Amino acid sequence: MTTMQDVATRAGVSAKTVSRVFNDDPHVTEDTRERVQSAMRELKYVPNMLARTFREGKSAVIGIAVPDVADPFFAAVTKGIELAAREHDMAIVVTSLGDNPALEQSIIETTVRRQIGGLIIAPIAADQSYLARWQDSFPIVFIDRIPTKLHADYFVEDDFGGAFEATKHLIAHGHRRIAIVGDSTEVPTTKLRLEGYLAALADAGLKSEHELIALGSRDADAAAHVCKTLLALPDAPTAIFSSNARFSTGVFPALQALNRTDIALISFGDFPMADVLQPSVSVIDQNPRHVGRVAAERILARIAAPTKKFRRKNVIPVKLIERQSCQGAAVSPSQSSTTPRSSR
Amino acid sequence: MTTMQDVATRAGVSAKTVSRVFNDDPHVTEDTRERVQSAMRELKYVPNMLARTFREGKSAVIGIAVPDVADPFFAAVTKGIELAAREHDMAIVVTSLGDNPALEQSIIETTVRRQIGGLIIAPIAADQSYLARWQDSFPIVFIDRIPTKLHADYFVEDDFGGAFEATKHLIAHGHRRIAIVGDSTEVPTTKLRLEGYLAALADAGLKSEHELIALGSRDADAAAHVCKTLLALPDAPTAIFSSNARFSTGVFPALQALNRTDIALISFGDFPMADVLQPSVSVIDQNPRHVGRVAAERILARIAAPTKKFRRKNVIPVKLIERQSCQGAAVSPSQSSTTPRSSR
DNA sequence: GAAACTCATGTCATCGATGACATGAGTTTC
DNA sequence: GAAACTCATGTCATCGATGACATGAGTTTC
Repeated sequence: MTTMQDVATRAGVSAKTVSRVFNDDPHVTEDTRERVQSAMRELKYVPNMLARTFREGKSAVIGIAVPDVADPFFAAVTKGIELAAREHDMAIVVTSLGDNPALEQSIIETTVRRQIGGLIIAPIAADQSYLARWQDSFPIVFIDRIPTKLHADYFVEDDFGGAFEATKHLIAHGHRRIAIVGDSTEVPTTKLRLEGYLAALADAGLKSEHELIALGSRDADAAAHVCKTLLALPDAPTAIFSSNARFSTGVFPALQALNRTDIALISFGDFPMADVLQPSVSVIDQNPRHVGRVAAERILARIAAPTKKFRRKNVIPVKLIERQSCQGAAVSPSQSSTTPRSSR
Repeated sequence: MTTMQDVATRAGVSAKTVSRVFNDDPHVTEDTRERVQSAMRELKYVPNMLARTFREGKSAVIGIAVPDVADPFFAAVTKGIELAAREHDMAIVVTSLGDNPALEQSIIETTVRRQIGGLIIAPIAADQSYLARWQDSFPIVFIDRIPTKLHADYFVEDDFGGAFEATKHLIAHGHRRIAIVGDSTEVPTTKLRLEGYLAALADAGLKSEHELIALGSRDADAAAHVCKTLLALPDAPTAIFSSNARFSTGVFPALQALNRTDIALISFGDFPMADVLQPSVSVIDQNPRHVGRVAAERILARIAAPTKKFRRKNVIPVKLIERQSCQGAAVSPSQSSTTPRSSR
């Protein structure tokens, strides 16, 4: 690999002059500049960014830690971060945390050891105090869930408000027995979404029923199974609020397999092809790309102005996208079967 | 940030001894070792990986360059790479190339300047000769498309064979007018998939028809539009072979919007919820996670044994996943409307 | 003409960890 | 007892680029 010293030798100057030319320092004559540039071209010189970062003590990499890089939501977040980072000539280092909270710290420490310029994290554990030691070194921004035991920037979507709206939407369509399906309430986002659900019920003068609160699933398959249990109840729900898109991709197929697409469904979080399913699924859209962008912009802003004050706690509004899956419970199955349909 | 020298001062030894302790060098007494470890704990010492990488001249980062990190296929590939890399304590730097071939080189050069230990690339341009200069520095592995004007490792799926099988599948289901929808044939994968399609037609004694070869779309919306044009033909196709999952996510909604889910569809590449659509979509599955893993393993193998010989050209078999979308053309629309169906 | 200033170039220490080698004490071999 | 060996520890150069500062030639100011 060619170094500045190699270029310097060929151009008959010092390595420092090569550095000056490369970095557009004005203290170089035109003659010297051209001689050095010519040598760079001949040797196809490319700077060693590692040496540069090491010397400058500033890193041009943003670390991203999310539960799963392949999850559509987080893939979109990552894209949003990448685009913002690129505008500032920064790269992204990405890592998946998995779903075992006990591993969060060790995985994160593997990432931060690589001298990142900032960290964007969607946490999975209940305690982020281990990150306190790094806060002097680089900005840290939380997404998806707020930090626990750590004072840091965050951008989270309106879990409570979105769940409230989703449940109100179902109620407005005539549903009175509404189940909620999703993660354990130990997951902070699920807890807030449950609260929004309960608040909407209360607001409508409806009582919450214990057996309709079907939380605690770990994955899409478990959520599918929970659906089957719910629909087997003597007084089964007519509607399901799925508290997470990941579970929705289990709930929907389960309803379909049971030939129960008459059950209304609304998903917290959009997912691929939700608009093409039959019925197309109404969702509370989180706009993950935007989440990624604002998180990255905060990192960049803190790097650019270390002492400036920024609002730390940011709740991003979510948006109801109404599709077909929440039609009123008042419409009976036999009535809708007369609707013209193209055949398979 | 605490350095080894800080630890050394506290433990009353040299920085070199701290390094020995940290790296489990046996040439340290137990007494010294414990003294140093104690100092490390007290100072919460974390090594500067940048310094280490710089000194060692070996990087613990694999660069990944794909068209779009948010594309489900490439998100899954990335996951496969990440998991393999992590087993060797390597991180991943990820970048999206976009869809403008003219930008490939400059984007890649931004990535390789960061001293990566290897590069895995799904190229978008027609010429990768610009990467030749890097091949002495780190291993390069191509995925999805083979390299052009560069001799390098690649792992690509069986484009020809998969397309052949998809088209044969449609023919076996009675289809005689089969359209192919997708990218331009300037895209190498599309060219091979077209060849597979044409070979299957020829094998069945069918002539290919110019107006059924509907290639040249740039995105899902364009593919959707092409579908509409195809179905407006006097002698419209009864089946569509979508040459790319990305386009399938445009083709399917278009067919649905036209109430033409009677048109058979098979997609080269699976996509989220394809199995839950109505009709569920038959696909040629590429197993992206596996692609990512084998690519990463090649990088790791070349790092571990630089002079060892490995097969450079690797074509990964693909697999037909048969779902509902390719039912026979012999079943007339009016006949299948009597099939019992649950109502929306 | 001397002092002050400007400009272009170069020297050298630095970033933090580690490889190459030196060093001295203690032990073993002859 | 001298030479060879082993072990534990330390010194110092190195990785490649750049900040801090020095230096000398030329120009400007008084």
